[in-house]
Amino acid sequence: MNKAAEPHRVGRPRDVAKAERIVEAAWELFLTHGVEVVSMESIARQAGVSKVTVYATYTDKAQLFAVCLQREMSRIESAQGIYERQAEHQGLYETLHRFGIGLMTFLATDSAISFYGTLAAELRRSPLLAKSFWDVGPGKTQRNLADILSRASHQGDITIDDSLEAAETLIGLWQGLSNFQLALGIDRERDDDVIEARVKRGVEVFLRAYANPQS
Amino acid sequence: MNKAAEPHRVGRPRDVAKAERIVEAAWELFLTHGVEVVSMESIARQAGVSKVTVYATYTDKAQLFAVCLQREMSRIESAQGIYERQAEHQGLYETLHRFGIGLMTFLATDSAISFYGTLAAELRRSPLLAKSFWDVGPGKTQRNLADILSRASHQGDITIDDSLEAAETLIGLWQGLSNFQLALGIDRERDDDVIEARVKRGVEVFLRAYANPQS
DNA sequence: GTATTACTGAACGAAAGCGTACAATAAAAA
DNA sequence: TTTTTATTGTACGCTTTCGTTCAGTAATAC
Repeated sequence: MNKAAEPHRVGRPRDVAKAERIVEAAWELFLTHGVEVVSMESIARQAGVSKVTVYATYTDKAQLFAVCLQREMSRIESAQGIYERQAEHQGLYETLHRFGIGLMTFLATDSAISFYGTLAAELRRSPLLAKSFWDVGPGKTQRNLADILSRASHQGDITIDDSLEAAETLIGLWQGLSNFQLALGIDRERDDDVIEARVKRGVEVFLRAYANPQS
Repeated sequence: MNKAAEPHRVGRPRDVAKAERIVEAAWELFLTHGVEVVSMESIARQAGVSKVTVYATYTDKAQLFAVCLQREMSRIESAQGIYERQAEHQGLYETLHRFGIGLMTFLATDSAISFYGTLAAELRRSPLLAKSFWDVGPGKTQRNLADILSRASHQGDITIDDSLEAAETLIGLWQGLSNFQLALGIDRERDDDVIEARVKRGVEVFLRAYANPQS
C-alpha cells in the first residue's frame, strides 16, 4: 500500500523517504531475527518513525514483509545484470573465475546467509512467491552461467551438452560445503582468500571434467 | 536438568518417558516453527503433559533447546556409523553412489531443511556449539567420504592428493543448487529419481575429473 | 494404612506485541 | 491566513506468553 504513487494536491505531503526507511529497517530486522519475532515497534524505532506512521504506510506486518520481498527481488534482479555486461571479451577461465568470486562473495553476505536461513521458511509457505524468487535469484544466476558455458562450448573451449546442468555443476563445485559452514556461522568461510581458493579450485576441476578432448 | 539419573527411594517415581516425550515434541516444534516462536504451552500440549511438568523437568526454553541439540547430535553421530560399516567390499562407483544417495536423501528431509534453515541461526550465536555440531555433522560426513576416497586413491582407482578437499568437491557436485531449492520449498528436488540422477551425475563428473591418467 | 514425591489443571501477575484512537503539531496548498 | 493532510507521542483494550503458585490427585515406598 505504497500511497506515494498518487500525489495529493493539498495538505502536508507524504514523506516518501520514510516509507523507504521503514522497509529498510524491517528488512534488516527480518533478516537478523526472523519475521515473527520482530515487533512493529522495533521496526518503527529502527526506522526512526512513529509506529502509527508504519501502520499508516503499510497495513500490517505480512504486507510489510511482502513489500520487503518485492524490493529485495528487484535489487537482486538489477544486480544480476552485472554478469551479462562483464562476460564479454575475456578468456573463459577469467570469466568463470570472476563469476564465481562474485557469486560466492554474495553468498557469504550476512543478508544471503540470513535469507536462506531464517526467511526462506516464510517463502516455503507460499510456493508461488518462492518460485518467483527462485527465478530472479538462483535460477537466474544458473541461466546466466549457463549462457557463458554454452557460448564457450560453441567456441570449442569445452564440451557441454546440457549447459544448465553444467552450470549447476560448477556452482556446486564452488559451494562445496560452504553453505553448511556459513549456516553454522563458521566465519573462516567468508575470508576473501578462502573464497578465492575455493573458486579457483572449482573452475579448475570443472574445466578438467569438461575439457575438450582435443585441446 | 534430567533428574532421572538419581532415582528417588521414596515417593512417586519420575516418569522418564515424559521427559523424552517433551524433548521430542519440543524438537519437532522447534524445527517447524523456530525456537523463539514456540511457546512452552504448545510444547506441553504436543507432549501430552502439563506445563508444570515441563518446567519441573527443564529449567527453561533455552535449556530445553540445548538438550534437544545434544540429543540430535548423538542421533546424527550414531547414524554416521552406517557409512563406515557399508563401505567395505564394493566397487568405488557403487560405494560413492550409495554414500551420495544416503546423504542427499537425508538433506532432503524436513528435519535437515528446517535445521539448516530455522535453527542454525540459533547456533550462530554460540560458535562453540556450532563448531561441535559441524564436527559430528557435515564435518564427520566429509571425513568419512575422504576416507573412502583416500583408500581408493591408494588402490590406484583415482588420483587424489588432498582427500578432504576431494570429499568436499564431491559433496558439492551432489548438492549443486539443491540447497537453494530445498530452502525455498521447491519439492521436485526431493523425489527419489531426481536425487538418483543428481548423485549419478555427480559421481560421474567426479570420477572424470579425478580419473587416474593410466586407466 | 501413612509418608513422600510426581503430576495435573487452573489461575495468577508481569511483560510484550498487536492494531487502534486521540489530541497535538508540522508541512504543504489554497 | 485557513484548509488539508502527515506525523508524532501517548495511551488504550486485547491477546499471548512466561514462569510461578496452589490445591488436588496419582503412584510409589514404608
